[in-house]
Amino acid sequence: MRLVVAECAARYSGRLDATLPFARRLLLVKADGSVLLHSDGGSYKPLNWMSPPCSLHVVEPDDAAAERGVTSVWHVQHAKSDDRLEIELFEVFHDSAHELGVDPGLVKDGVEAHLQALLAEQIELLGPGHTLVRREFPTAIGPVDILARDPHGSTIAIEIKRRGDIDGVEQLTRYLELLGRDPLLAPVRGIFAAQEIKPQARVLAKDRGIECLVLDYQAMRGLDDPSSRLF
Amino acid sequence: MRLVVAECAARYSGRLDATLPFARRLLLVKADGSVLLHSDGGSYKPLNWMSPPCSLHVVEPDDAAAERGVTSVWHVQHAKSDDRLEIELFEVFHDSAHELGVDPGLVKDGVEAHLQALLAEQIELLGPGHTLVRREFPTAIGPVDILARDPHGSTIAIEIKRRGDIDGVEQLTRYLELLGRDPLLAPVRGIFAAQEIKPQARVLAKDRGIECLVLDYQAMRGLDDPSSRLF
DNA sequence: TGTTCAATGTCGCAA
DNA sequence: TTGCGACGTTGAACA
Repeated sequence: MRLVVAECAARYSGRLDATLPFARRLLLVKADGSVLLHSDGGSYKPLNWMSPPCSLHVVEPDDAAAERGVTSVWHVQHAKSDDRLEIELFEVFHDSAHELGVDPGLVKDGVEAHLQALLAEQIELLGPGHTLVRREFPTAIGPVDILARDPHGSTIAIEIKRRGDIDGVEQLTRYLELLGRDPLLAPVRGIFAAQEIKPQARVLAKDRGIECLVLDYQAMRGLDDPSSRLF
Repeated sequence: MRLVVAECAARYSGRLDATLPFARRLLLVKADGSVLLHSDGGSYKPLNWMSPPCSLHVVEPDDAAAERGVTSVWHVQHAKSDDRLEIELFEVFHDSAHELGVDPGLVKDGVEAHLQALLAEQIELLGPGHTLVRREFPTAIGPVDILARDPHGSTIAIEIKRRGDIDGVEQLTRYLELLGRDPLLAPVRGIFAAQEIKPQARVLAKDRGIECLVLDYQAMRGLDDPSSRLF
């Protein structure tokens, strides 16, 4: 990610044509080449932008532009459409680059949170004698949905999804690897719980020794005791 | 505008609940106090954000959080709703502030409206003897861009787009169906006019008996008589 | 100020 | 890939 604060002017041509007059702004270039032009107000929507996939080419200004004080011109071209964004840079006040790596992404709660609350209440769905340790058990790479113990006292980490896909198994695998290093918890078994588990996810889970549990949301809601819940 | 690059985790609570696991991200604080959390990919939409009006309070982490490596906690509270965003900062890699001033804002050119005005003036582009009935001819499902008559007196409905896509053909088709039911207008032919017409749109238009007309914006502007126009 | 409607909408899921 | 619907939609025009 590259951050540039500079005086600039821009022109977008694509689904519509628009111009952005000279002003001081933030130019944000993401790793995928996408560009965002932000002012110091408004909402999260940039004044102007180019979505990926696109390419950024920096060129020297022509004489007329240089005469006007342009120090650099950015051509941002969308890869699939003929959308293009042209940015003229004047004085540059800041320019820095940062390695961020891939982002695990936003986790929306909603039904998933509800499923988590219900399973925490009805932990005996795992089998008789199981006990809840806690929900949202914190780890360095994020909270584990549910931590529990089986009748023998062994630790169980549970990942809950509305739709059980391979991603969820991968996520649980990472948690299990981390938790398994903790001598207070090890050994840790994993349970992948979802309303629906995709065949691929089931195969992967089995391969990693992770148990699958299909949750019946309607039935769990039927058993729900609202008085024991916090929300 | 303040730019912070840091490892962070966040939790949003408001119209929905969502968590953002630990990762390195850009935190952007605008002059109005609004906060944007951006990863190094995706589109212009932040992973998480708080829109103005809102307030940002930076607090020290509690002992448990400090134990996990949290160095600072940001509480971002919306002024009018009970939306809140809580961000835990771990290691900070960059932190800078910049004065940007107010932005003049984006100016949209509105080429489509201009194309419509030009074609209404230069209705003979459809062929000799064509006459304009009116622009923005009202129907129950919205105004038709241009209604005209051919030399034989038959009605023509014209849909104008800058870039002619399937959507535009569909839109014109709906107008044609509606207008065709009006005994004062029927039969109604359709013309799909655009600076550029996508192959798919062209195929669909032909299939529906709709004529395609490619507009040369530069040439039309060259023929433009400003004295006869309303804007 | 509230309400309706378009958007360079974006995003996510199903077919 | 394509189509459809929801969105923490956002943003502007209009009553």
